[in-house]
Amino acid sequence: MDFIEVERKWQKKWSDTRLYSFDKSKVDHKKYVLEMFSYPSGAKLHAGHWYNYGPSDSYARFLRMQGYEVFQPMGFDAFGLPAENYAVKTGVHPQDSTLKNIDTMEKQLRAMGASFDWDYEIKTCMPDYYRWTQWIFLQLYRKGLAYRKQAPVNWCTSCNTVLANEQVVDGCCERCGATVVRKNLTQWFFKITDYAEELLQGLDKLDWPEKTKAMQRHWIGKSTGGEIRFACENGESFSVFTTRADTAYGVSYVVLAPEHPLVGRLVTDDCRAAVQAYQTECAKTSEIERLSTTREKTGVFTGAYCINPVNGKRVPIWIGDYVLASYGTGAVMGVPAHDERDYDFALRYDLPITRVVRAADGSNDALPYTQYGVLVNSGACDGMTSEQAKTAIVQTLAERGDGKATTNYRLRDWLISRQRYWGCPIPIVHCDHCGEVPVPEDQLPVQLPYDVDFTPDGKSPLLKSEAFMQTTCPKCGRPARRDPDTLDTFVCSSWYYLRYPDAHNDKQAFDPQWINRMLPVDKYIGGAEHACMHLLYARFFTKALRDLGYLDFDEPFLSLVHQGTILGPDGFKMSKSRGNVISPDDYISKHGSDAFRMYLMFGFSYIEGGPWNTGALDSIVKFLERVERFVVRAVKDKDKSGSYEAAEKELDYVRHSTIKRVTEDVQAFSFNTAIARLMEYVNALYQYDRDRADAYNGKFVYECTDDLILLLAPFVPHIAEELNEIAGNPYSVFQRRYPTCDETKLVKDSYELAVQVNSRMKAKIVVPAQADQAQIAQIALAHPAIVQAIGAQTVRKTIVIPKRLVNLVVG
RNA sequence: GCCGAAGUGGUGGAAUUGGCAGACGCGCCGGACUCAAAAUCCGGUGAUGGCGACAUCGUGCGGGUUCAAGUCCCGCCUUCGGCACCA
Repeated sequence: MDFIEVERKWQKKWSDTRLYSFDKSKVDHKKYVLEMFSYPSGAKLHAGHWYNYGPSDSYARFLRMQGYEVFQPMGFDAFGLPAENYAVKTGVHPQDSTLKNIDTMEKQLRAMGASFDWDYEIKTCMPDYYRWTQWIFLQLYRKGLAYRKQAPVNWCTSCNTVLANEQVVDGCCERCGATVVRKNLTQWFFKITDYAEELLQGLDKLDWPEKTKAMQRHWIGKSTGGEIRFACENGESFSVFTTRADTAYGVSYVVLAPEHPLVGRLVTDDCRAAVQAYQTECAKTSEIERLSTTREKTGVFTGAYCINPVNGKRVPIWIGDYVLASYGTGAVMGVPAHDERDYDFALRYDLPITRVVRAADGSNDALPYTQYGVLVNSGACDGMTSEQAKTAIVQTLAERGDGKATTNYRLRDWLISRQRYWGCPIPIVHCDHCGEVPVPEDQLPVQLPYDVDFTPDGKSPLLKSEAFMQTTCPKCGRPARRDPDTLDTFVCSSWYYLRYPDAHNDKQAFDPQWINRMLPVDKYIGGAEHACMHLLYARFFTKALRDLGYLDFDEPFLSLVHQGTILGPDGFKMSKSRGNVISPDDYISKHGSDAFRMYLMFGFSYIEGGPWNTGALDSIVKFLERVERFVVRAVKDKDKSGSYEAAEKELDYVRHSTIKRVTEDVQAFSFNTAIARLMEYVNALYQYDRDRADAYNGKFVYECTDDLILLLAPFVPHIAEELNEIAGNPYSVFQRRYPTCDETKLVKDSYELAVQVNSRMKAKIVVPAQADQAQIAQIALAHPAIVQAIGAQTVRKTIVIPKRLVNLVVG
């Protein structure tokens, strides 16, 4: 069989007969199978794309053959920084390079033979898509979930431009090497923190990898504790957040973040110079650097003092860069006796250390002692346990207005504005008279202008396009300016799964009634690197749109699978700079996409991935040819009328156990073992053929072979379609049903089990299926090898595990 | 630094969750077919010792629990991911 030719033949037929076109009338039996869409970065598909799309397409085909109406769309996440960088370097407009890349990738995806329904294709950079991205932004804006505030960005002092984290290398600009500082800009945010608790709770009921759920939980980072208010001597006050209110009597200083608004007003004249120098230094330090554990904790004294509300003690106010303005209240209380960081800080700056907790059981409680225990040196709270004191102290403070019990989340609001060109424009107009005015929905989309100078020079590229910027205020009609920023591309990818089923709707982002029937996604497949960002943002969008009345479900992706990563042959991530990138093209043009896909499924554990190894590809080609030979032979000998019941029964057993195990394995995305089972089945067919040359039952073998074709179809779609034709079946194999296991064929009247003596393997016995434990033991004891192994010793204990083994403990 | 995952023959990887370690492949060795080679088909293949039946060892290292440990517990080592002092 010419695999290449066969591919061409069936791809044409599939396309001509619209085989994979989704039938909307069967929505009640739908399965929405979604692979994370691609970023059109390079011109060609790499091994990773194949690894994502090939096996998951096999999964979709499997569901299709089980009778589900499968919805499997494809599209492109087309806005983003790489295209813009490429443009800056080469002068090719991002739109041109992106559309060209999409074109190539689309062709390749079609050539893969995946059963995507291209009628629902999405490109996020096209106005018919981003119009609705803007619409969603406006819905969130109306609900108060989009707002502006000052936030720091990475700023290159030489290029005068904002840098993404990935463009900052060792605190310097990757382009010019100049120092990067943090600078405040007014930025748009989505208030994802409003949903922190629900995002956390919702994880419990999702069929997602535990690892991913754990990562999201950690990212959301809920901690319960209290806020304690410290009054300053200048009359102002600030609060700290703590999970250890029980240690409040041990406070010997407080530390504010260097950016804390109070610092300027608190600092005394003699400390001002040192504080300002420290603040300047901090602005140069990236957040990642600041948070490095290997750095020594530093700080400076502000000269000011405040009062610890629990005991009235006067404590010094410091600033330190290990305190982050963005977490909690931007201020912490320093309890060196019971916190390691505080302990280090106190030692370094010679601050007092007061113990207020002892181990309850008198065990070693050397300082810093960070466990819970029993309070000492804590006034009225002495003798309480940490747990009791936490509540008691917060409560007492709350009654006096000096504190409250609170829950704090690590999760921060989502910064969505980018000072970039290649993104979705923000549909807001800034009017001198009316302020922020949303663009009316009937004026969407706000088109991204093509002709824009996007060389980085300190301004948002759109700011330089007067044609874009100049507009009139939708409210008062006076001249006004558009928002010059674009949206983070994660915004575009946070709702694409909602657009797919209604991809060509030009009246709405989606028809809610229809979407509520199509969603949630039944199986979502993509890389683990999106565990926290994309997957959390998409969940947030779903919940927000639900609260806006558009959706009637809470979670977008019921079940999630992460595929592993295919590494280079050297075991490292494939990268151009390392020169270990494997291009699938050569393999595919030689052996075809089916063999390549099956190799990817067989040679790796799908969820693990691993380094590329070529050898196994040839073995898959050999296997497929072996299958073909058998099918041709079985068709030819269809009418041979021999019969040998025992051999047929045995083959039937293998046949049905294969059906059962392949089905289970595919459902678990364990493709490598599924294919191993198929190989075993083929081996069994050959063995039958060999042993039964004299009594060959042509009809029976033909039926077994037909099942083989069906079983193989999801893995090698083109070849199976051809074999289906060779076997004389009507088109298409994908309109036939996947075989189901007949459990009665799996009933055996006897089975083999292992016999151990003192846990060492000594013999194998065959026992009747209905034998009880005593009978099994009896058969085991009668076996000559067992008799010999036991010898004169006494059997002290007999362990019988039906279907597994017998262990005789002797001595 | 913390969290998570992993570590199994020459090699990719299996192992129903505590029950015959190495399924299925690759590679290698041998046989059949062939004038020959390729292809194909068949058989063998963890290590050590032994002519042999067999014995001993063996899932990163060291301990432990158990009739039984790749799997569970304790302590390490290495690799890969993720997170960044979270008050």
